[in-house]
Amino acid sequence: MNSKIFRTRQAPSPTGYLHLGTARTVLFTDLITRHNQGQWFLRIEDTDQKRLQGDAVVNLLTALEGLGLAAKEGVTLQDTQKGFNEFYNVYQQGDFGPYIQSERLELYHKYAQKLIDMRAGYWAFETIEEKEELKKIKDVTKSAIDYYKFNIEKVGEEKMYQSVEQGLKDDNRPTLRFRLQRPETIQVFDELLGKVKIDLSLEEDFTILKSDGFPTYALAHVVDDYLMQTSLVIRAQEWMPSLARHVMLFQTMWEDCEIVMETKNGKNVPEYLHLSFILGETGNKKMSKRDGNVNMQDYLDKGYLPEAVVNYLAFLGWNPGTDKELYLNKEDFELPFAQRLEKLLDNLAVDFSIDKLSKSPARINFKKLDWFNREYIKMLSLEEFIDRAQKLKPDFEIDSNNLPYILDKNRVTLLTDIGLESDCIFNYQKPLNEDVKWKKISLQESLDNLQQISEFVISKLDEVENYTNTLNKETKPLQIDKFIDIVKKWEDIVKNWLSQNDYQAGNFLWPLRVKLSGKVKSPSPFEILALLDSDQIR
RNA sequence: GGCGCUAUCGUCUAGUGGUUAGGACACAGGAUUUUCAUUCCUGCAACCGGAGUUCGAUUCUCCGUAGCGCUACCA
Repeated sequence: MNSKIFRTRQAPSPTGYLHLGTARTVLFTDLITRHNQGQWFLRIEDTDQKRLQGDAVVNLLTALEGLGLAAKEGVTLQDTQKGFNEFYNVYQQGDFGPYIQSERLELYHKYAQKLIDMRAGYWAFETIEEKEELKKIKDVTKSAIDYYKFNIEKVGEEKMYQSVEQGLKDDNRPTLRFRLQRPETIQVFDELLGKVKIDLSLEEDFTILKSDGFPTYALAHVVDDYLMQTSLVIRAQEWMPSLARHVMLFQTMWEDCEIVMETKNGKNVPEYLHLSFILGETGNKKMSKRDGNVNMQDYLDKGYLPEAVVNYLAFLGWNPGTDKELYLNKEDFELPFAQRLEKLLDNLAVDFSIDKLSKSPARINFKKLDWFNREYIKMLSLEEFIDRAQKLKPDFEIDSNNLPYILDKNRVTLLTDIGLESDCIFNYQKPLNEDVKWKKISLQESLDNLQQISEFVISKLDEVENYTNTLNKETKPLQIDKFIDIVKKWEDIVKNWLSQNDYQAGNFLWPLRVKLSGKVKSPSPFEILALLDSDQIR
């Protein structure tokens, strides 16, 4: 028994993009896997032929990779020279493939046949009308529909147990149902919820193979996760009600097979972990396309850092039980981007465990995400900040002197906000007189003060320039240090002058700042002075 | 309707059979004798209801209530 091997997986269906909730499930999967030193793989569940999209998988993998959550096994963007899927334009890697369910049809048919041979599966011939009729009866009698009995009476045993091959060719387009053995109740286990008793007396025989030959989730799940040796299934809580059915299918299907695992749910049945939902900002529904804001790529494109998104998402339904929230510090930002994300994941994984998971749904809170983003943008180097922002805003022009962007970096929430503050350097707009007025004094006084302090600043230009030149000799590539020194210099000079003359700071600094920036809300006057050439100031 | 899950500040959550029920975001106020911001400080704010067990329940049990999920040839 390989019970020591920790192996889990994520199996999204290709709906077109990476859903925020899926991203969190993948993140939790990765974290739990790291914590247990296991391996997880990515499988594509594309058994619903009604909603196939060619670019869906690439979109999914791209967004996942952007978060540092690319799978090491399964479907991949990397050219592995193996398992290329033309429809999705992706490759596969690993020993348990194929990892795309539409490529595994033969397997599903093989095991569907096994069920038929065991008399645990049978072809069902109800028409839509008949099914509706049966449901009406169910509402009245309040007992489960007996599909088995219905089909025995309608078509007889011979047709019900015809082979998979024959069944799929049958003109009546039957579906294959699993014949549920019904004990009164079955006890199943979830790693978070613990023991759950489920009453099976109202469960019905369920479809495992559709008439188009594709398996339903249940069959695909049970076949794949045994064959791929999944030891833990992590999925959303909406699956909880069908856990009993899946456990029973597992038990029946693999009863006589090599034991690859044994859990509280039985022989060859994996462990399960059902994660709570993520709620939208308003209302009590889980996040859906209708609320907007569910496409992970949109977040990345808007300028949320993957570092911030991952860190925030980790806290949606999990908490280490300590005060620690930022799992990356300033020093970590000296690492290259990819390594930094690895480090973040590793750091989180150390504290991450199933018993610290929350059972109740978590509501997304964008203000808190913003906070994480600001924190991490501040930790970014100026170069990386500009580089990453520019990738998101290709038409944003970068000046040869990068320093103005330091004004943005310290003040923006999103990467794409770049330009918000540096704008006052590049696109200076003369302020209105009324804006120059400081709230504690009159307009005239404000203008006079501005005149006075302007003259003083201009008189000091040479002194600061000399100072700058001395710095030039000493300062190395890091221009930021120089910038900070000059800001400090201006601050010293001006504040000295203010106190010598016994002037109130606000009376002079407000007009000066507004004049320099052209804006009511802006960086400090000293930062702007440090960035401008002497000529510009004059 | 049936079945299942859940329930602590506005939000994410910590926590305990006896605590001033803790932190973070948000919000409000103050300080940094320069605005917005940053930083720092302070404040505001919560155990769904009822019964039982107990000397004592937010914590344990039961019953409600509410929310959510499932009840497909979707996953």
